[in-house]
Amino acid sequence: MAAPGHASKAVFVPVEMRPSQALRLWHDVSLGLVRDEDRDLTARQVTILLTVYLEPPPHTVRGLAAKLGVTKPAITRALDTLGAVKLLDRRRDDDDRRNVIILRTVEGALYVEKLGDLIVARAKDLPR
Amino acid sequence: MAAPGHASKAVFVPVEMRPSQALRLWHDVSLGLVRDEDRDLTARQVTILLTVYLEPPPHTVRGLAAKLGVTKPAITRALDTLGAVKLLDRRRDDDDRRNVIILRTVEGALYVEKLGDLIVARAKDLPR
DNA sequence: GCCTATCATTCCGCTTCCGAAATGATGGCC
DNA sequence: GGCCATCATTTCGGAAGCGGAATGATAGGC
Repeated sequence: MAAPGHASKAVFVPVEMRPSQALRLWHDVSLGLVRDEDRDLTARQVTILLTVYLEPPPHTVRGLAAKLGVTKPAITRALDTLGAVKLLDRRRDDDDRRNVIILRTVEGALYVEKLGDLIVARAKDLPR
Repeated sequence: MAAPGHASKAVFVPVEMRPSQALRLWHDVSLGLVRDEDRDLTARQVTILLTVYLEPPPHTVRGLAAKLGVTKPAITRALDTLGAVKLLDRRRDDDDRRNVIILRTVEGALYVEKLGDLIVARAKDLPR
């Protein structure tokens, strides 16, 4: 059986799914997030979080605002929230002190890792 | 099970992905949602919406509250919002008039379908 | 040194969401 | 019919998000 789960060999699998599977996956993961967290992140917050953890640094408020298509205050507020729960950190850029560099944290990395595992697990359980 | 995708002979479509792909997918879809909608749905709202469209009726406030692990007022409020944008509707249950049955709408079905297509498209574009 | 452009943040009024408690309507049992 | 259980909703005070405008800090051209 070619169930490659943790298999040591790299599994190059094209990720294909039917719309019904996609929706079921989105539902199952969203439900997991809603259920196990008191306070859940907004779509913006999760997008910012994943951007910072998936794309190469440096990340700035301005860059994120442009990417998400929202205003800079919206980014600042989201960073306030994400910073308060330690999922992200930020620091002045020493090269250009007008900039603020958004930084990853250990807690944030763990959260993102957990989310990735959750999605993978739910994807695995999808009906074919 | 005629999987109506493009893949003619893809009967077995195991949805497997690596955590990095899963996170990239979640990011890409979230970004799409953040970018193209002024007003975006909360995790609760999207979970309710998908539950109603994916799982067999009837759906009640109480049932949804239990499933999501939140209070009934939270469900009522989410239904107010989703109803205002026509993604869901609700009606008194004539058999037991204490109950409220949550109903699908044409607009909601279109929205859900669009979401499914978005996820599938983003999944297809994932790096392998 | 000034002036202006460019950062991020704070302020403003407004809307939305939250949980808990109170309310209103209905059903079921005796 | 009376009483209690069970629905969903409304109310309440508080927290958080929003866009737009104003503010403060820094950089760079001159």
